[in-house]
Amino acid sequence: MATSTAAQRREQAKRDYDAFLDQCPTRELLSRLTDKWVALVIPALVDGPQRHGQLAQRIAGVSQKMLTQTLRTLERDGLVTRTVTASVPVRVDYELTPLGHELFPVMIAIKNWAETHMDRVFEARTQYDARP
Amino acid sequence: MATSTAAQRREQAKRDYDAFLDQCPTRELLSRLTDKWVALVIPALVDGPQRHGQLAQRIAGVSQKMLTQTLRTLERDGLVTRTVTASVPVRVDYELTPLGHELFPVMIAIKNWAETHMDRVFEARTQYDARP
DNA sequence: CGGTATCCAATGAGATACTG
DNA sequence: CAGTATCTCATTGGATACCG
Repeated sequence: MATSTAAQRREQAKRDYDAFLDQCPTRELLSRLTDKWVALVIPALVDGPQRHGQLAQRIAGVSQKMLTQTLRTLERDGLVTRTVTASVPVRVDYELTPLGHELFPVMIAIKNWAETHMDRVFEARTQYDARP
Repeated sequence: MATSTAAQRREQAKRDYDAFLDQCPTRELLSRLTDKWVALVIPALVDGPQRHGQLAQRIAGVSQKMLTQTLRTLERDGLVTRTVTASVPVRVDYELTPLGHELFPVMIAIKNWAETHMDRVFEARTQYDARP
């Protein structure tokens, strides 16, 4: 029998799941992907493994709690690996998995879109707020 | 003097704004773009104007309040237009602006990613939860 | 250094009822 | 039909202090 290819399975998945539907599990995944810090954490990891402290510096303003929490969720979802090196003090590295690398283009796109179109959004807001 | 092209201005904007920085206004825009219903509303509008009721049907499970609230924010940000036709009962149509159409590819990408990779995320979660 | 635990303020978001 | 107004509850996320 013919085994389905990975591409075929992905096609199948796209038919099975539909985020427009209520109670579809992709709704929950969608809300994970749009979590506050995900669009910054994934791009921050794209150039290779990063330590917790490095990430905290790179992503200015993130609290330790939220960074850890975000990384845990990403780890559970198979997007990031967490590697502990037993030393004193302990060293922890985070790295994108292959699945995480597949998510990267989507996340960098959203980040870039915001940076690129900020001005036009500002203009629109000014006009909207100036309405009678 | 040479006027800068739109492409050049976009390049400039990408240099000026950096969502990795705290207090950068793109942080706020990023959080708007990742609001719960935006990744569903934008794709739902891509094929042309839609009435409030149509959208509510298409995006199963959204409350009227959240739909209106999301559309208002998108309108203020210049991504959607709101057109009222005075009749009885009144008719309201929402439509993507050119800026909204520019955002569409990003939003559909995230929606598609979730639908396409749901299975792999599920597997990862199962493995993670089964750990000692 | 990295992580956990606790507490608490702010926001998000649903349900319901009412208006033009 | 579309929208507003409350009311209420759950979730988010930050600050702080403590542990390995």
